[in-house]
Amino acid sequence: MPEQPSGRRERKKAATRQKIADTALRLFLERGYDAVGIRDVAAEADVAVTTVFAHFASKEALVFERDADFEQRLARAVTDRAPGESLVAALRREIHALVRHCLADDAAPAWHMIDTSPALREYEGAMRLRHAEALATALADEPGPPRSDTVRRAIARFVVDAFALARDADDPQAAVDDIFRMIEAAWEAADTGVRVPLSG
Amino acid sequence: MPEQPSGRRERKKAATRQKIADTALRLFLERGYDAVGIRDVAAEADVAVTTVFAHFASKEALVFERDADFEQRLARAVTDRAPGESLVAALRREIHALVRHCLADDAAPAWHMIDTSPALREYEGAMRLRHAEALATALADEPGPPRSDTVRRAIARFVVDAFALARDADDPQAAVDDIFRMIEAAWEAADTGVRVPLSG
DNA sequence: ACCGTAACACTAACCGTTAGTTTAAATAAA
DNA sequence: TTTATTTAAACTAACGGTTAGTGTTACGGT
Repeated sequence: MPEQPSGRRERKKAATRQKIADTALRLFLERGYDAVGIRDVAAEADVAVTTVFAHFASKEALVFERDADFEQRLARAVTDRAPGESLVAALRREIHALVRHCLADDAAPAWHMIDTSPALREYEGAMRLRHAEALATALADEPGPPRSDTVRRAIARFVVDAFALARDADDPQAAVDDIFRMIEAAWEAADTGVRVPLSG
Repeated sequence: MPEQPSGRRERKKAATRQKIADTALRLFLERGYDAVGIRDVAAEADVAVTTVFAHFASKEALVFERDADFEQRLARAVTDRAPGESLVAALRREIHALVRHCLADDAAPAWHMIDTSPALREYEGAMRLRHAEALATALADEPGPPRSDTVRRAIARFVVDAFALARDADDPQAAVDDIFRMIEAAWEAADTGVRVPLSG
């Protein structure tokens, strides 16, 4: 049981993983996602095909290596927000930041690739659903009137929807504001006239 | 150019398609989705593997054969509603009906299979996104204050989210009502204080 | 120095999916 | 009817992502 995981093994493993991810992204951007096979990636990174899948669950996962913290960022935007800030405001701020981040010049080519590949879009959608579930869980610890599980999961979905739609919009930042105006109204409406769930 | 496509060819083709779909669903329910290969389906239906893919775009599509009208039902709920009925009310009624439909005794086993298979859940998610886009398009012809493309697509997503979440909830019908209370508020909030898009 | 184990290589396959080609039946044209 | 055109479907072979099985090596704790 390595208390301090600072061994040579871990470093080599991390290096291998990094090399695979970098090589994959480079090849994908150079030749196109569909034109590059896993066997190509493995050969170029000088590892075995099985090693690629030892580090990444699927070909698509290679693309989203860099945005692995999306889920944590959403949850922390809720839990670590300033005392005065409202829940919805904190989420809007975070979505603004995330949209800005993936529209930055260095990330833009990768996102263009994602947008033009059906396989990657589908994978991203499934990813966002998982993120929404994590956000819904984080919402459970919120103060205020108790909200049902359904309401929390709905709000969480709306938030990730906002991210997806804003990326497509002509004016992404304005789109975030438009959608969050709706989310705020939805969040407030969830309070009024709701029966609290019978059990719990 | 056959004006009346009532030839023997079309009938045989439809019969083959039906036989494949029926056989596939039966095998999937009997042995489990992952335990049945396309080659099994083809053999049992007494057709070639290529014939299966001539009728269905993917293995997952075999499962959703019966719910192919989901997209049209959403769009028609909007366009064909009674003159007095509000947009949101019409959508809520349709989602209620759709949830009830897929919770009926004969459809329940298939939906349980979908819920327990990651591949099928992912496919369904991508499907619903397409349906949301279609609904957003149908929303463009609505009377009332002009709403931006972003607002329409957001509402459309919220609606299909309602369907997905209600299916998971303990009390599906109540969940639909809870979420639509939020959607209604969101829809109304989209009017207030919005700048109309600059072009158009 | 020793041994357990984690990381990786290699082979060979499985499965969904597609391309290319061919057969045969239904329909249209002669 | 006979011929020609169309088209559903068969067959063969492969491609590409993914996994199982099996070693081999090098690190790390003792």
